[in-house]
Amino acid sequence: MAGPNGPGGEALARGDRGATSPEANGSARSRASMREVADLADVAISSVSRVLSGHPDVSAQMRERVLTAVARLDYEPDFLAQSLRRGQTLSVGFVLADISNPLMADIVLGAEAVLRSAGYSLLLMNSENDAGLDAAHVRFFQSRRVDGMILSLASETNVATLDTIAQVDGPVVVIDRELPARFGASAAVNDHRPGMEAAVEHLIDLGHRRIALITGSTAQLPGRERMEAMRAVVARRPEAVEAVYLPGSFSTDHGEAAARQVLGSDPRPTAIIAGGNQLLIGCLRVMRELGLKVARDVSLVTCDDVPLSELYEPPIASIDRDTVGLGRVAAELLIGRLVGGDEPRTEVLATTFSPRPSCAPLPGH
Amino acid sequence: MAGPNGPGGEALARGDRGATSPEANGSARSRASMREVADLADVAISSVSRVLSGHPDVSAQMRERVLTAVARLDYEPDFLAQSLRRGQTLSVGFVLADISNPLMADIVLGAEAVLRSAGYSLLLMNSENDAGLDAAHVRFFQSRRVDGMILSLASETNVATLDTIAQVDGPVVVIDRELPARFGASAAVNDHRPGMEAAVEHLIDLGHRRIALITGSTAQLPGRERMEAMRAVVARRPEAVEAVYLPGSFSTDHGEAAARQVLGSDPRPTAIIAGGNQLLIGCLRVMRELGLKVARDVSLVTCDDVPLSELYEPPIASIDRDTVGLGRVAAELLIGRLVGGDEPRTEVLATTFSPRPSCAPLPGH
DNA sequence: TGCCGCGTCGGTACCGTTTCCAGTCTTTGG
DNA sequence: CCAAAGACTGGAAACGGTACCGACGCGGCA
Repeated sequence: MAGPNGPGGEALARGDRGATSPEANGSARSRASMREVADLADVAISSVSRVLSGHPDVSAQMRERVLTAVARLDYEPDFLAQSLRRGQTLSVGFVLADISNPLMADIVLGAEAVLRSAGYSLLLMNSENDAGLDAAHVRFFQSRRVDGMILSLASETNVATLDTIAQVDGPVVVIDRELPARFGASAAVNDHRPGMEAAVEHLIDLGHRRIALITGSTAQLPGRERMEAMRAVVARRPEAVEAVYLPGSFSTDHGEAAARQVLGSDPRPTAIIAGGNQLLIGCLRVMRELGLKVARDVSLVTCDDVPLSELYEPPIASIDRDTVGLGRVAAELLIGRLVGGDEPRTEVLATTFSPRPSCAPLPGH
Repeated sequence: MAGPNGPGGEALARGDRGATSPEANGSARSRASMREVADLADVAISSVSRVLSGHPDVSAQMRERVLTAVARLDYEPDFLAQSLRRGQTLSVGFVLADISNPLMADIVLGAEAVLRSAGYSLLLMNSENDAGLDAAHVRFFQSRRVDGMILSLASETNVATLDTIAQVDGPVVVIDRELPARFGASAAVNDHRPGMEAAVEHLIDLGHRRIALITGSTAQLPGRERMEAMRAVVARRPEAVEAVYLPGSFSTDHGEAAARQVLGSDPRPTAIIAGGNQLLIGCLRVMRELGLKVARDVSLVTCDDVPLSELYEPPIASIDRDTVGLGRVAAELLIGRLVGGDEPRTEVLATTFSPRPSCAPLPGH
């Protein structure tokens, strides 16, 4: 456990004393404190505070004097001191598994807009899909006294992470994850089933009978739910569909490995569903390497619409959701608990399937 | 000048709670303070502080007592109070123009890794390409007392932003932007010229004589430098090359608009250089809409390698740079000034051109 | 005239740490 | 044996604000 001392703490060289050094020359442009404003305006500190915080008990004359002093000194209140005293920081921490995923970026975008308009600001930490960092970041935010947290965890099952979350004392909102009720967390989740079910139905309708699902970790809701949905469809359809499931992680590496494995098997599946944009990338790399063409050789569906799926030739069918909206909803859930005193609850957003030419009918259909 | 109250200040709805409500129910286990640790261990607060900060003047017995009390109470120091007292927050603010741009995400990734390993953490704010938000975010970080800032500004020329930056008192590092020396900012920039020059030379070598450059705002270094580089090549080559420049913004919208304009002209250019991944997207949309095929109808070069350019059919030539490295260098520059007392300086990273099949030779070459 | 209430303002006790300073208790050197 | 030097420790003053509380002046009312 790294000591609380940061790097190079020795150079403090205070000096202190002197309190009100009367001959403070003008060029010593250290930032002004409320104390200095009060001195300049020749009023009490408390009056300065009252003026600045809009307290009703201030005369017009007092306001005037204080404000001119504030302007003269270019005074800006110290958020740290305010937070310490008020017990709130007006900031929320956002832990996300992978910032370089454009999906995440959209979620952040949506969340930030809502939070900012409520007067809160966002602190972001990236855990690089490392469950250990999840916990560390949560603790960090905790010691930073954020008013609440939004979490997009790398793993829902890591006990260290869960222990840490259990001790958080502000409201917590998880994104596209589910936590046992005892954590008292709100959740903004997608229902991944309808989109996935429609996609699988579509492929079966086109005549596909061997379908592979390359997806992420089952330690995360999306991974689990997508597999379940595909299983459900396969089970209820009368056609004899052979399904291959390749869960792993939401990385291009897993996409490549799984695609290589499944496309090298004999007979190989006639359709692949990639459960995320990173997986799609790995998949396409392998297909190019093997000289396989989307639609002609293998039909393809991906999760989440990104420029690559839209502009690929042929365009790639995708299971879509409103990511910006997901972030927005998460932020609203948090704000509700922060200022409205709402109870924790779960908000579910739909997913839909958009067929595109990457799904081709099989001969005879 | 926005008042000291943050945005949406009216919704404060204090209400207060009964200040120190003594009968806080047992389960409300508010976090422990150093004071409580001291009481439990029956020592002075200052001793607790000494133990926790690794001060040499502590007996083994004292350390023992304090640490067990810390463990029993699950005590964690309050970063706010520490920061207030120490005068440093161990955090740096990062203002970026657009978080949903994967390039930015990589830059953040690189910066965050370096900062974290130096004990600093990253606060991120997104200005959505709005120069007004740039300034607001910088002010926000300033009042949050961050130790330093990394800025990827929406505009280098916005006076309000520049005024604000001039008043920042910690070290500032700008990314891929240039600021007048009087700001005393460090900079991590790319030299966009070599990559762009190679690309233009390559196209000319292939026989192209009408080349369009769709790029972003000239209020940012990359936009400016790319145009200059292309102008330079066109000027020095003996071939009569007709160049069309379409600066605008780094958005898909501008990409579409510019592509539509230039591809609708007669005669249309035989090659297009898109100065960013968002511009590429707009460009490809329009080409598909018009039924034009990359390479066959129009040769294409893009700036910054993304999955789309790699996996597109045909693969799209790109002007590359090390974005993660750019972030890393920026962070190192900042750390150097923070703990090493370095002087502001500018670090330049190269760009290179990677030809790909999207650039086709013209008949007769 | 005396009292009360109201509009204002100053004083001050915090928030949770860090750090300087001044002790106390040993230990050690002369 | 006594003084000085350590080794530890407790007390208290900051850091920059917020908010409660009490004081003050003054007009209105009985």
